[in-house]
Amino acid sequence: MGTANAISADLIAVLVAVTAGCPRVLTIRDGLALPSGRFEPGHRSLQAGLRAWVEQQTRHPLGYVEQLYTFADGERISQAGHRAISISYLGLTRQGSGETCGSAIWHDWYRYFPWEDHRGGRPEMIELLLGPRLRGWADAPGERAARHQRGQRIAINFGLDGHTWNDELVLQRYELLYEAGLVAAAGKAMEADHRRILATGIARLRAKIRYHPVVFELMPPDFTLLQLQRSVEGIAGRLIHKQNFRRLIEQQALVEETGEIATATGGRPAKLFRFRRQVLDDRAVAGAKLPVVRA
Amino acid sequence: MGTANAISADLIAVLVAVTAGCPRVLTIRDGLALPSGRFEPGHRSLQAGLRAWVEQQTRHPLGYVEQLYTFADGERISQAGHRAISISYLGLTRQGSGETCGSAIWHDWYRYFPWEDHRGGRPEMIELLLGPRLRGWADAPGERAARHQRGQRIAINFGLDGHTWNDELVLQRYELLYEAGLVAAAGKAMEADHRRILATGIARLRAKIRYHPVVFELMPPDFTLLQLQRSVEGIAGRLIHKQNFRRLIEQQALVEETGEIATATGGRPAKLFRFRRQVLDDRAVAGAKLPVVRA
DNA sequence: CGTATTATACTCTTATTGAGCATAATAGGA
DNA sequence: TCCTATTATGCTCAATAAGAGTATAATACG
Repeated sequence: MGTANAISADLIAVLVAVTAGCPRVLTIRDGLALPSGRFEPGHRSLQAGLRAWVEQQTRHPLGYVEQLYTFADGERISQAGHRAISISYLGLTRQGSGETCGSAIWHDWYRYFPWEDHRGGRPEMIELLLGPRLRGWADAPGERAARHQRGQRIAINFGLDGHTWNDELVLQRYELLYEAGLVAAAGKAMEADHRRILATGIARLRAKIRYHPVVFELMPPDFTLLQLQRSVEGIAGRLIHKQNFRRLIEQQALVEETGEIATATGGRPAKLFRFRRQVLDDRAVAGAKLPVVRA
Repeated sequence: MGTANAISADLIAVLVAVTAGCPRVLTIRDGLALPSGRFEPGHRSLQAGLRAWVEQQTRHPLGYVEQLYTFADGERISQAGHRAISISYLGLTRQGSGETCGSAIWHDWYRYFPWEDHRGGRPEMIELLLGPRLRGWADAPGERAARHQRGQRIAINFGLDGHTWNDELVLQRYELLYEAGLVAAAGKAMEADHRRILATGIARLRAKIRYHPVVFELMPPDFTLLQLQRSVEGIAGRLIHKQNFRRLIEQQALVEETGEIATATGGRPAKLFRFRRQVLDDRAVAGAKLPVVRA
């Protein structure tokens, strides 16, 4: 156990908040990196280490923290000598009043993945920019089988040729673009593997909101059902049928009325609701799914 | 970056195989520990490190590897000085002919979690042993609210008081028994956190077989539908309606007939099937769910 | 008072899923 | 040979969940 075996561990956070239906991620260095800090022997645990420095970046407590993935550098970037392990986390918080301390800035996550936002229909950039260049990449190999396989992957991941768009394949799409050498062609860049880690976080959150009531970690205490819906839509990157959304929320008793009415935002005033924290006990980790269509 | 900051990383494997519908896990030291090895700078990646020593334990290739969880020791066991990080993996393999090299032994995983096997109905030990002792633990606190909360947790996790059994709550149940000081009361023990890691692996696998065709990593090349069903049942720890199982497998085109017939095992001979490897391309990571009831 | 906008209540159709019945094909004994 | 046990396989039915649309209620604003 000399220094030859010595390694270090970095904690990297994908910290998410949603403002007015817009999902944001906390970044540093002008949006080029995710906040991260070294794990030190003084930290009680990995999560404690993460929380320790996250509180230096934002005043809000992390409502929910979940581990994403651990990897050693050199899995992509070969490097001599000292090895570093990166442990990434997904954290959910409310973007309240006092934040953006120092150089930390909240960025719309679709700035990094513009092709992931289908709320206004399929983004044009898929047909106009990515599609053609992906097809070029798919036609490159000499063997017919390899070409076909690439074509298939593209169709499935990007919902082409009769396939439907699957909003959970964020990471797979990023990997595909990476292999095709296209990640620089669209969306804002990040240092090292950070953009890939962000993709992992988005994918995880999109998958999670379907069967676990985590959206509420991102909501203010009181909210209307439309605000809730907009948050889910922002995360999923697609629109939801309003009436069905309400049906599901209500029949699962995820929320209760506060008794108050929202000051109208342009139409009939809406009832205000709050999350029934008890459901976290009730269903334990299981159940409690949100809509977000399936096919 | 003196030695003060130095940490080490261990790779721990939950290596699973299924024989005749019986799920097994590879263990060392007489079933007391999961195989694990130190991550070394020479390893190309964490997974490469894992594969490197797993091949010293079993001749079979890992068909499927998935990261489980990373934690620092001291999250449970406080320790002075040098810190170690543990990165655990779930690996699936086929238990073929040449294995159990050295001290490695395959053990039925229900030996460690006997309350998890509901294939023959709810295990008696829940009513007779765990139930009463859990209730004793639930009645201990002074405050009424705490007692109620504990009672709720027990009911939900163990499917009592009208709640249905949820086979995915393996880890939650283990944690509950741990808090109640009952893990020594039932099931075989393991060193350090290994039993908890195993619980994590079982939970992950049970969740995964529902929407991802990973069972096939555990099957021989050719198999009957009943053999496949028995494997799923073994993993899930519960029985499945046979006809519905076949319906789902077939309508999803997960398998294709080999054209051969199994030498009868007691009744009408069954067709042999093989996994359609192409579905792994087709659906990418998504879709392809197995049954295993829900409520 | 009409229009735009959002809220909320129902209805209808289609899949999916849990459960069961019925029949087919084999082995083994009476 | 026939009866029984056992597994395979095909099909129906009812209950639920999910996608999609229609209709009506409240508000603000001109």
